[in-house]
Amino acid sequence: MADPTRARRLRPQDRERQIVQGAIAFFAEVGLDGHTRELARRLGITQPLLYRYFPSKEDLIERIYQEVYLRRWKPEWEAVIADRGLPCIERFRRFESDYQRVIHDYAWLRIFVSAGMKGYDLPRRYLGMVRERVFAPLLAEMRREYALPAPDALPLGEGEFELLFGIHGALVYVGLRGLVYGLALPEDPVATRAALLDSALVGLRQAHCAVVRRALEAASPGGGPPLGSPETEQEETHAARRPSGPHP
Amino acid sequence: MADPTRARRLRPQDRERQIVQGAIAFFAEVGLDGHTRELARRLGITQPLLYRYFPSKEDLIERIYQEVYLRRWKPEWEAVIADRGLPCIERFRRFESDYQRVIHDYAWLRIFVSAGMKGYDLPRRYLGMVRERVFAPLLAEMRREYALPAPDALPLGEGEFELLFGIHGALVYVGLRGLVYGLALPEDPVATRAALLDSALVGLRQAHCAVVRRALEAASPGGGPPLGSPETEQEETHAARRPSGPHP
DNA sequence: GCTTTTGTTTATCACTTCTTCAATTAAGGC
DNA sequence: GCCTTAATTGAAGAAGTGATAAACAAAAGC
Repeated sequence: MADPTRARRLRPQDRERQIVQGAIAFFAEVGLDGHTRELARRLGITQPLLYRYFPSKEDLIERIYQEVYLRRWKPEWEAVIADRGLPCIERFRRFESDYQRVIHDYAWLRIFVSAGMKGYDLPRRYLGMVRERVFAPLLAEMRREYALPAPDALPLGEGEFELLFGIHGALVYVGLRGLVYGLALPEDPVATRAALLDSALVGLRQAHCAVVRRALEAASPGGGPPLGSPETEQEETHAARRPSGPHP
Repeated sequence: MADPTRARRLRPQDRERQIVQGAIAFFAEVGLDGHTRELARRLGITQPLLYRYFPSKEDLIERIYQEVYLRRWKPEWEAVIADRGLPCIERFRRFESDYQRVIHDYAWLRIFVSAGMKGYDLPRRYLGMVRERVFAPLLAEMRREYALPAPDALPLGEGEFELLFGIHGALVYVGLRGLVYGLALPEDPVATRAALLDSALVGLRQAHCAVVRRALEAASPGGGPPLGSPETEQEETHAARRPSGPHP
């Protein structure tokens, strides 16, 4: 016994977990095109055994999605956004701090990217969730906190989402550089992201007000009093000054 | 004649270009694991013909690297960083404006990501180039402009690079979301990035000074006068405001 | 016209892909 | 101990992989 060439007989539940965990690590490393034979080899089992537990490779991948993405989504992320005991900036900071710690993960990032490359809609759906469940409510709260029109008066604009996605992207990029592009990771990624977040959040309120103000002016030119209590914002002058980009 | 099932006979030079361009589009779409047979089919030629022009799939991919990445690198990017006629913030803005326009490209981004996933060192080398040829000189210039110690007195720190990579990443992420993750692209990505850049650049000087100050304190605790002339900071940043277009 | 040159294809090799199914072997209940 | 149950494997199928070599066919030179 203890035939090293033969897999130990496991309870299905254990074997399944072993396969799922192994598959996560494997597909993260080689991408979702990874071959089931190689996966089986790494698990120390034969390839047909995989098909005993998952009817097809695609089913196994679907299971990975649930394990890595859906199961790791925390409802508290949505809760902290709604917490009016905190300024919006602070809510955003807390969300990103924890969210980024969750996704700063070899498997999370690489399978996400691989799925994107293969045209699977996981990344689209997942980021749609971030947008709708976190960013949209947060922008509504920011509108409120900054005395800007509510979303039902002036719908949330692309530019507002881009502000949040911009900060978000800067943080994600820390992990991408290390875990996808193969550069050296910062010594302390958490601290690196915290510093980035700090310096990005400083200008967020002002930028948000400026974006909304522009949207308002576009909607009804020349009307209304200044918004977002500009007199308390010292840097207001330049963000709004530049007449947008190369064009519309 | 005009047998639609048979490839028109081309001059080798033309055929090669056709193959390279087709391969770029093809591998961008399906990733570098794409199959040579499918590539040939899309080109309307037979698969062995590919091997007449490129000894192996890997050689073809190497050629793609040169075409998509090395050939599109602009020496002027390094030049603008050195241009002391402009404030550093403005140099950075111009670099990123143009650089991002170049890499905001289906093939550029997707092949880059695919290469990263497959563990090829193109992304590592390429971003190393950005770091050494653009970010390092820029940080040195920023040190000078902000009256901070020169890099030979205090070596450039990880945290300083992270500031630039943070802004860089926020801009790259605009393209990633659309071209890799499959979300809708912003209506005007150039304008979106310009707005992001504006709001990110506002705090850059201050953040840079803070990072360097911390590094200094870590090196020799308790010493020296405050740095970065904080009292003159605010006005100076945008004094030389963006004169016209993305570059000379 | 014919021959030479060379761009292109047909046919094929050795190997790998995902998947299936009957045979094998280990564990649990009696 | 034996018997039942089910976890695991061996063997194989149909299709697809990168790569090769010889055959074909369209231009170019004379």
